[in-house]
Amino acid sequence: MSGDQIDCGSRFNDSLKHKEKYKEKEHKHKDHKKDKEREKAKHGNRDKEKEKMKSKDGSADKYKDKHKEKKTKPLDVKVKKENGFASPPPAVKSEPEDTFFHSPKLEKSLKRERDDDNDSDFKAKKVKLENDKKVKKRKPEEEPKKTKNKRAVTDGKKKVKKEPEEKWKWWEEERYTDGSKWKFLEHKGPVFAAPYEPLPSHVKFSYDGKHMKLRPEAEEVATFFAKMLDHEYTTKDIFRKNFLKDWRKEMSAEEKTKLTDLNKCDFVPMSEYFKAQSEARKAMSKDGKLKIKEENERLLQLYGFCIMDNHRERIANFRIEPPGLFRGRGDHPKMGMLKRRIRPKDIIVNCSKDSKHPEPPPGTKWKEVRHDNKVTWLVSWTENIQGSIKYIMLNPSSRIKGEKDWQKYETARQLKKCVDRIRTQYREDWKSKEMRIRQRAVALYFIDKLALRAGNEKEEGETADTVGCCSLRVEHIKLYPENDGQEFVVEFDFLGKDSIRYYNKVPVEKRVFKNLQLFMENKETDDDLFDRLNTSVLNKHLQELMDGLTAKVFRTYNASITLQQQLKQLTSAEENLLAKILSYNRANRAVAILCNHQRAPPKTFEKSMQNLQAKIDAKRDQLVDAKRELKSSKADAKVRRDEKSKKSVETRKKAVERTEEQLMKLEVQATDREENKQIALGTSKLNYLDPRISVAWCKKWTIPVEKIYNKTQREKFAWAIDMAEEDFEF
DNA sequence: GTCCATACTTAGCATCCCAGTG
DNA sequence: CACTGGGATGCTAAGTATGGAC
Repeated sequence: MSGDQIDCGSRFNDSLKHKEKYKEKEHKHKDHKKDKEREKAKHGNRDKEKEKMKSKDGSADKYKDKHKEKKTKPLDVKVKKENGFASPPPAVKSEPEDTFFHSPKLEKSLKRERDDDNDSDFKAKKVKLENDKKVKKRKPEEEPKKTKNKRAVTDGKKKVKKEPEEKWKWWEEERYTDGSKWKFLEHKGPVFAAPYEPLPSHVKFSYDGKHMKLRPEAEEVATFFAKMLDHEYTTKDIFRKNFLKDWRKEMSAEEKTKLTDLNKCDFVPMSEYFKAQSEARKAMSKDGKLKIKEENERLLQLYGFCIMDNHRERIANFRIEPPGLFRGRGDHPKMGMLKRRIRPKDIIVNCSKDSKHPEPPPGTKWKEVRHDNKVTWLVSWTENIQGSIKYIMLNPSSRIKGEKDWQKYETARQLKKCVDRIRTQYREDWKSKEMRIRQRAVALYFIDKLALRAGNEKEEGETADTVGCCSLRVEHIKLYPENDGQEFVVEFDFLGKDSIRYYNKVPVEKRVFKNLQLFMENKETDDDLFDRLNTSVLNKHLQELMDGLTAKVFRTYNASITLQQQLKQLTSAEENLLAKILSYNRANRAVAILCNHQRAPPKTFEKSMQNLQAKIDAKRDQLVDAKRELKSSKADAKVRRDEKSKKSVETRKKAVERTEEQLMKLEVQATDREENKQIALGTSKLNYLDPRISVAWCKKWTIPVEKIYNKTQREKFAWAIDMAEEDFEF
């Protein structure tokens, strides 16, 4: 069962190819809410009858059996045969369940034991949530410092120098259990975007062939457009329309009357000017570059850190987003709109009362200063495109993010313990008398098996038309009673998060198939597939099945368990370091495929692949030469039988070995890169894979963790690197 | 249940930067 | 030593989830 997610279909290879075509397809659906209502009314009585019919068709096929024959298609295709590293692709053969699902004393390896949770950290969270009143103190020695801000600050500053050597192991300390996120918080506030600098007078803008001097407000917005001139989207109707509308808002009455047609605007001189500027920046002297670097470092030291509970912690995004033109992902109805400049009076500052409050720039005021220690953000503002709130928060290496991340994986491990029960349950629910329960059960099956996202409803016309599981519409799936020799095949084709296409053909169990047919009956293509379901209903149900369980936990769980399983299967002891790392990447890749983490093939892909191939060819030739030389040396040595020729044999043998190794290295590199062409590994590595699995794997095979995690990643996963031992089991 | 606000995680792409190469 | 490919980092959009008002 552990590997079933791997199997999910033939999604990848054709997926991106169709991206463009797919975009053209119109999603004309509208009025979903109404549709949902309508559906309900329509099917109200029918459900019960249906149930009778359906309840006969079931067979008692075991979930487990179902998944025995699975293997990864996408990787199959891509594995290179010529090089010596065609270790089998991550074909998933079924393993005895036991290997995975009973976990022998998993927790024992954790060094620290937070008093309150011997069992798991998941429970720790529970405690936190339930006993809101019982304030647990963090480490006692911290307490006094927290209260006096002066001291906290000085302490913090001392830490600046100290901390690099002795890293704070927050994971060895207790956590808050009272729902507060911190006791003391001090920071310097955000860094605002540089003010607009009007263009030099020689850079002309013209309208309808005539020069025209814009006042700075309008000119600034024009420069935003000019800077994007090379992008395809400046040619899109919606983009242009939105842009012009917002641009005109910044114009004087006079400008407004004149400038009515975007097609008559000439942004080219502006665009050229900015290109020249960026060239100039690139060509700058070393000194100049160093100056800039130093200034950046100064800003980072000043604004890039805060003091939270006695520790100096890195802030993730201390710079306020500069104004510009909004470009959403995919077919976004708001593309081209003006993203306003954020001013101090838009800013809410959050810090502790007893801290030194950040100062707004001279002559300005913050919108508000509050002291809310139930949240983790330092600064917030409301963005003008969607009206959503943006935050400045801490870096992933910080305690506050790290604890949460750790807890996320503990929840996923919790799911591991009861996933069998939950699977049995939803399979049972496929037969339910109630439509809403059947829908819930089928949706959950998709979320589990295919690692789909939950699929919250979205406001129509505000964002690109994308969906997740609960928001799938009839038009997003096709049912094939029989397809390519397989029975009950479901074809998924929809745009998910970031308008990334999800395309997959999956055989499902008969009952699921029949249910889908039922759900689709008498519906229009733009009706919701699961009209009786939404994410909050689903999550409420999940919450009852397991504490802390939500739809996304399945993604985390399935991703991590897949990595662990794949690593076990793909890593072979005899292989060298490089090959092991390739195996790791392949395991990682299996997860990325499961989670549909795609990327556009790098622009330079073909070229760089060619270069690499050329290198490989050259190395092959070199190897041939080296071997020939070795041979002749050997022959020579046989005849001469003296020390000198023996030595020469040795040297040449070494040369051959060295060359062989270099060749292998190149070939591995080529394989890895080819397989990675349109797959992004970073997202799963950073967000879905319990780092302790990777750390344990590194320890087991004595692979330096640096080969797997770069510096930033090591900082983020410091807790895992510190605590996971070789025998860690997810 | 629905709607809305809020907070926080997850996501891909653009740009930066630096190590390795010729 | 200059160049450059590609990984690291920055950026910010787009998700998930929850809780409270009605």
